[in-house]
Amino acid sequence: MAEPTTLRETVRDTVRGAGRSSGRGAETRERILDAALASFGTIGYDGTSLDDLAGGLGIRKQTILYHYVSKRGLLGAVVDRSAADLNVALLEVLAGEATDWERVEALVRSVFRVALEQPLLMGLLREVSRPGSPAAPRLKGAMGPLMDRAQAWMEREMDAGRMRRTDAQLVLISAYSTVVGLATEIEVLRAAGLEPTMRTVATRRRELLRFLRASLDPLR
Amino acid sequence: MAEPTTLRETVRDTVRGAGRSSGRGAETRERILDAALASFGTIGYDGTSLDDLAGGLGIRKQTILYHYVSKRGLLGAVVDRSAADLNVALLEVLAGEATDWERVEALVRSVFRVALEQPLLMGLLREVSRPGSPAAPRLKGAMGPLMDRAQAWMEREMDAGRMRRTDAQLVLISAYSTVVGLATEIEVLRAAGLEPTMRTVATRRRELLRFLRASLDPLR
DNA sequence: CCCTCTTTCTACCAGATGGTCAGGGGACTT
DNA sequence: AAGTCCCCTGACCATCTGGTAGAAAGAGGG
Repeated sequence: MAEPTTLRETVRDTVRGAGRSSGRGAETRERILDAALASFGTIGYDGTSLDDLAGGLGIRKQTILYHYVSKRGLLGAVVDRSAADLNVALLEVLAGEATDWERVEALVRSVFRVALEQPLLMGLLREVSRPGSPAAPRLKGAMGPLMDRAQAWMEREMDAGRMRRTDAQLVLISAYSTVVGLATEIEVLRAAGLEPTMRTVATRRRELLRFLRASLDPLR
Repeated sequence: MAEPTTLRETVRDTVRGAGRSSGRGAETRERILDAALASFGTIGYDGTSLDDLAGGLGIRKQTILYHYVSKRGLLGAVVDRSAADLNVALLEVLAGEATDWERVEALVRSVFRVALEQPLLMGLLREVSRPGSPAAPRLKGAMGPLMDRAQAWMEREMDAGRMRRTDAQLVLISAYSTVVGLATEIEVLRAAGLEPTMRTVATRRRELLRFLRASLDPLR
């Protein structure tokens, strides 16, 4: 894996992805991805039928298979694009000027913003980060580099004494699962008859930040 | 719904459940439930095939259907038994002598103990507390009464000034999703190549207790 | 010995699913 | 106008799905 030279380059590469993106069918491909994300993220991969998916889009199942070869291929494409969305959000923060603790806080806020704007994406993450999921390795491939970078950055900060020394990977995974858990929480709230409000999300965010501060801030 | 007279009675009722439990087929029924719990909790309801399930047990699919009528019926039975397990663990604490904050802490420890001993159960919870899950109402029916009781107790404590006044239901759901999120976290850890240790679980528990203390303890 | 109840099996089915194959039609090039 | 490429579709298929019908094999009681 060649390390990208600048953050901007990484953003561009991530945004484009590997698929052909020009041509008349590009819009169809995007619509398929949108619907697939919604379906995978709610009723799950196994619960999604290509026929239903196509029916909802007013196209035939064969069109989906033409663009994405197989159902697995479609899942892979959805995961890739979603991971790219997250990458963009995070890399924007990393390219910003915030430093030290401010940067951590900015990252958390950025992720929560994505979670609020695209709740479906959280559903997909939950679906994919599951024991038997066929896309688990794919997700690892798409998000892994960013995680590695974050971990490396944290360890550099620790070396410089600007962060308390702990297990960076453990903290990252903890934060990750908190965010994904948010999707579950919102669903449970809805099942309990409560319409989820900004308040629950804000509470979770505050809680996560408190945890991170307790783990990382050298002054406390 | 008739309110049970004593806690002990509730425990007994919950443990037994509604199914016939004597007879030669009882062992088979239990084995089926065990395997179904494992399968539903990992690869999910839709991902589970009755043929595979039976194959793993060395029996025919029709035997499963004989005992549990339909796939849905099987899921219902699994959810019921799992909820009963949780109920037993929690009611034991509620029948104990701990009071006030000690009781909250005992409850949390009890749930985490169950989560550690039966990780599959957490997987099932995650699977079931999902938007399209066919067993969501069932889970609500099985766990709802306990949640209501917990909520009522908390509100009584608040009235008596032994607990800080907050939205009891919100706190409960928050705690619930933290525990369920633990299942996700453990899986992600495993995917990242780290064998989950006691430490991660302990961290989560400490974190949850801190959150609860901040929300509920009137002295802080 | 027969009768009944329980448990498990074999045989079978209708429907749905993911996927293949060949073809049609539009747009752009030469 | 012919060729070529991209996009989409209808027809078809092998396989797997949950579920039904009926019978065999015991066990136990009369």
